[in-house]
Amino acid sequence: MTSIGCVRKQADPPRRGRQAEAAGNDRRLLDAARDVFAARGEAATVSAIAERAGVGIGSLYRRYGSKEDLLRQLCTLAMEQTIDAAKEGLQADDPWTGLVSYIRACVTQRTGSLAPLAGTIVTTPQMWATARRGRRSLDQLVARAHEGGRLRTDVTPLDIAWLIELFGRFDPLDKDSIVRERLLALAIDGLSTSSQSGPLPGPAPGTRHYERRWGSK
Amino acid sequence: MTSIGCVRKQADPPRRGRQAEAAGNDRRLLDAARDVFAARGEAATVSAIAERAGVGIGSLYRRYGSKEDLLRQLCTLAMEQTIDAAKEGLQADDPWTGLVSYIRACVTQRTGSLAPLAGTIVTTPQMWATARRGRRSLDQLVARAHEGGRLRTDVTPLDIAWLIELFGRFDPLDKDSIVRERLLALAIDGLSTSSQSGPLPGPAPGTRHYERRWGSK
DNA sequence: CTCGTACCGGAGCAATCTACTCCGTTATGC
DNA sequence: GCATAACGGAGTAGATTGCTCCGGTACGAG
Repeated sequence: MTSIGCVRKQADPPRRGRQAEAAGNDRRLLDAARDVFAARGEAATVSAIAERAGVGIGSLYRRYGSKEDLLRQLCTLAMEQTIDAAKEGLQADDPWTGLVSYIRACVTQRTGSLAPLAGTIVTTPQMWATARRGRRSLDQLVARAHEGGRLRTDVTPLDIAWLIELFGRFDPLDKDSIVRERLLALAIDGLSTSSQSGPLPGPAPGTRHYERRWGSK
Repeated sequence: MTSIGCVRKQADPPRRGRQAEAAGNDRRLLDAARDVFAARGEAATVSAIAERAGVGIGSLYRRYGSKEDLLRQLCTLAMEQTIDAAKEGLQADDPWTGLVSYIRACVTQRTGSLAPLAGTIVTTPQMWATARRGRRSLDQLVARAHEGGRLRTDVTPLDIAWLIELFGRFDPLDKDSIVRERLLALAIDGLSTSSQSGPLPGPAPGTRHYERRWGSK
């Protein structure tokens, strides 16, 4: 089975022997870490991560100085993946298709699954900058989709971000969950103008709603 | 502020003095427990529950023999609320309206928020029976909605159940989150035939998908 | 007013769990 | 065959947690 939500695209130069094992371990470690953090939240333990990766605890600590270190790395990676997905989406001919492929990519990679934990780590200025970049590309993507006319006018970038985060929490250890795919298809159809049965409730949430979770502590 | 997702409808006979305090404590305890369990999952602690309820740990243990006991009680209550909501939905004139009000009620009360923890407790036969009753009334509700014609034909009761569970995981400590309302409105619009842009992916999930989480251990 | 009592809060404890260190082992590359 | 780099995981100190137990507090009957 291919790793659906694999954290790194590819090990750049394929090496041999012990070094290959090391590179492989590194990737499996990140994959496993994201799975376990997403599934167990605060209750995630390093031993569970190592076990899921099929790696000794020692190998984990040779790469990451601490549990928090690992989580920080994971968050950064997730944000970068988000940005990549947005870039790809912006290159699509059709704005709506671009937005949908962005959402699909983020959900598949479970980019949002770490958000609930983000408040528990110290955030570096670099991470803030990356987060801002991510928000900006999402804004573009949504603006373009609005111009295209197929996206409900009352949907904001924040709605999209939360949607992705919501699906990130879905059944994290059951990768090939068909249920997630079905619900996602439902939600995406709901984003389209054709389904609009009434305006979305409430005032659109402010930026504060989004940044709160990456801030403080 | 009124407790939106309050666990019990009402204290039946309003008493006075110490007994009133006891009854109030009991309700606040259940509310707090659900909030904390939903928000922290496995990492929920009894002290956090007691603190959120504004109650001493002693008072908690006078009512429930153990943490697991409390959780079991909570699950049962949630299932009963689900059944109540279904009954109400079935009484609505319009099948679609009935289904929507069921979904709204379940999401508001966060009926599904405990599902991820359900696998960690021993399930009594009574709980199984209640769960079955709940599934049956949901089946009815969905069948009626299908006949009504406004619900997408490819949506199954299980899709609805998972949808509710998904939204139960949403931002559990931020009760009046407007974001949740917006996404829910989106998802509900997606359930309607008018939005159907294509069939839902994959084979419809079997019952096994649903019962798995309430089973074993 | 006074006393019995029912309920309260939370300090403290034993047991468990967890992040992390350290070292003996393995096998690769020269 | 040797130096070395990566490995796995037992062990440890410390933090955490579920739960017990008891001294206090205020209600309400007499």
